Amino acid sequence: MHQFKGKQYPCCTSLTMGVIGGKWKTVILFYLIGGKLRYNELRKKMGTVTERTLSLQLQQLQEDGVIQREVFYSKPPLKVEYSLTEFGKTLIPILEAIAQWGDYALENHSAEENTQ
Amino acid sequence: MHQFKGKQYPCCTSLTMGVIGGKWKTVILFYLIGGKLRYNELRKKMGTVTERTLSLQLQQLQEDGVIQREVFYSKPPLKVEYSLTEFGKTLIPILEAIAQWGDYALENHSAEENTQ
DNA sequence: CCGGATCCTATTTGATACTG
DNA sequence: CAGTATCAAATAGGATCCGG
Repeated sequence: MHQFKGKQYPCCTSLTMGVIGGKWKTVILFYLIGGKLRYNELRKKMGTVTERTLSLQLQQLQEDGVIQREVFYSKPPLKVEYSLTEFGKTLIPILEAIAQWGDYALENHSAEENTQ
Repeated sequence: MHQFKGKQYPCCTSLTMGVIGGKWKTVILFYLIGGKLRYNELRKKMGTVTERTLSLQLQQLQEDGVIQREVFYSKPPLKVEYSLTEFGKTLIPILEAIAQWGDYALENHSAEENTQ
């Protein structure tokens, strides 16, 4: 049994999944590989996500220390940018492997029926 | 929007997560890298998982074609073995990366407080 | 030994409206 | 622009018992 950021995990794989699991976290992280993004930029890229859900997932990613939030108070149109932390960048190989496997599965096994 | 095995995914990363996501799937898959395992062998290795949950996750992994189930009817003590399919074996690099990152996070960032 | 069936709880996600 | 609040729905996961 392992502990990370106050949560318990039965296995080192589930620890990682606790950080990147959930419906949207890998999607957010994958977009952030390309650099900083604002809240609304993320939202538009992600299409069907709701404000609340995006907000929650961003908070959790911050709590686990893989993304950071920068606020620019310059002028009334508030500006907030999200980006990977150095720690978060160590996830990039995994994220890319996950994206590649998704593509691979689509190309090679999408049409198969469950007939085995 | 992508489709795989009858389910919809907004991104190729979420497709992969749909297959390996959930609290126990990576744990199951990770143990199966080492070879075939019986239901009870898995259960013992996994400690806190309940019968129902293990059963469900195994079914879902089968439906997605990444593991296979072999039944040996030889004698009343039923014997069922689970193992990775060829398709499932393409997940091994991801699973090992996930396990390694979990270890890495434990060693390097476990003690940190959320004080950023 | 291997799970299916049933019931229940907890967590996650979504819809919608509203605010500094 | 970048969220938060509130409510409801969906999903995941657990406890327990039972049967082939």
